[in-house]
Amino acid sequence: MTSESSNSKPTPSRRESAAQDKYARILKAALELFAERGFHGTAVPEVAKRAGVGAGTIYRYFDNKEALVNEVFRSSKTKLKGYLIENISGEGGIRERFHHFWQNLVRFARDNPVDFHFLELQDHQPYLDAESKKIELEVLVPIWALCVQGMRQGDIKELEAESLMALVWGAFVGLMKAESMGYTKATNITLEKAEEICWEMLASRH
Amino acid sequence: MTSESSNSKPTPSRRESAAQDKYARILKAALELFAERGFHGTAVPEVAKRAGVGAGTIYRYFDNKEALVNEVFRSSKTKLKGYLIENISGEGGIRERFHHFWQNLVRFARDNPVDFHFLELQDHQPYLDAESKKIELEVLVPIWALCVQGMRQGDIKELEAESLMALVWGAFVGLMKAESMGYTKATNITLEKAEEICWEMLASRH
DNA sequence: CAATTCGGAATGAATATTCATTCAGTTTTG
DNA sequence: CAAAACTGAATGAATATTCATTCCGAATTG
Repeated sequence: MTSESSNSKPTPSRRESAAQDKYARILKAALELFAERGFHGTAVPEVAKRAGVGAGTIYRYFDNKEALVNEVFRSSKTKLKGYLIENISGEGGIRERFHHFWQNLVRFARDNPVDFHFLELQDHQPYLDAESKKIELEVLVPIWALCVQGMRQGDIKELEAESLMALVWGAFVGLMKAESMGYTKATNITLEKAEEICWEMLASRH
Repeated sequence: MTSESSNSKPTPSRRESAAQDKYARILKAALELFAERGFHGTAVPEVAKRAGVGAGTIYRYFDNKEALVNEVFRSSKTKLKGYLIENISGEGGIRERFHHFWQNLVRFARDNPVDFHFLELQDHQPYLDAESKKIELEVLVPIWALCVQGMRQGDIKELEAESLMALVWGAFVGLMKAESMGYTKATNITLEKAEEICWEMLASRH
């Protein structure tokens, strides 16, 4: 599409980095507003205003509003994917790997509350393009692998991996949502207990 | 739904029951569209069209679009509340009561998939009025009571009731969402296993 | 009972507003 | 100074809401 940057030229150049910056500011402003008011509830000129650019500038970087939201979505999902991949290597026992997974998830939600909110509290389906859907799946792969391996070793319950993942992920999201709605406070202690509780959802009884 | 007379008021009248019907049709159409495209993604005239009434008619029954969505929200939450209250009386063991709760939740989601989708897959906060928020809380009360009583008896883990509820509810929602996204199929078997798994989230270890 | 009148529910075209997108003019860059 | 980037007012399409008019059933009349 529109944006360039990492071309053949070895010159970053003031202009290019200013452009980089503008692109990032637009993306950030869009993320914040989409997270807060949803896709349809957010006006493009509002995004421009928050990003500190003219409305027209947005269209230099993104084809249209839908392309913008897809870029925001991919950016957040990719960030999430980065967190979830850490320390997930096949090494160590299943319980330990689950611990890493949980930690990563908590860390992502803590470090990027707006991204987390955006990703979880909306129905994205209607505007996601093919590439966005692809990334969506990629995020799930490592978790799925963990479930499947755990099952093979007999450490994890015999239930569709997809369902188990949905239960654990849903539980975490539920907790975070309850916090953002002011029903409860997700303290470190709470999250640690929640980890143990969620692990027990997966763990096969011995 | 057709019958009239039988009444208290001197004038039941064909006209009034037609109005009743229209109100219900508008509410139903609004629910369907809001569930599918969200509040901001739905145009009022579309609602009118689906309900088979003129656009102006909607404003005879609702002050504005926001009042309409609040009415839809209350209608769905009240329906949910009705399901969740069944068989929840303090009688019976905690596990049995949890079983009823789970069954009720499953039944609600099965009988009213659109309401369920509307209630869970949107961020309502921005437009909910005081009365809607009140109903939101009322729905949680019986579940909360179950958690608290279970804790007192030592059958349920010692963790903030609000957090436990959030975990269980979130897990269920996660499963349903995974199904609606085509990741898994929530068969009866899956749901039974999920019940047991979720119960174990609550149950204190012996 | 048929004919006539009447109230207000229902309508949907018209209005006012909002919003995505464009573009003519301005600023910045190299 | 030419080219590119940027701007925000202008545009037109979409949308929430209104309102002058129609329409329907029921009350009244003879």
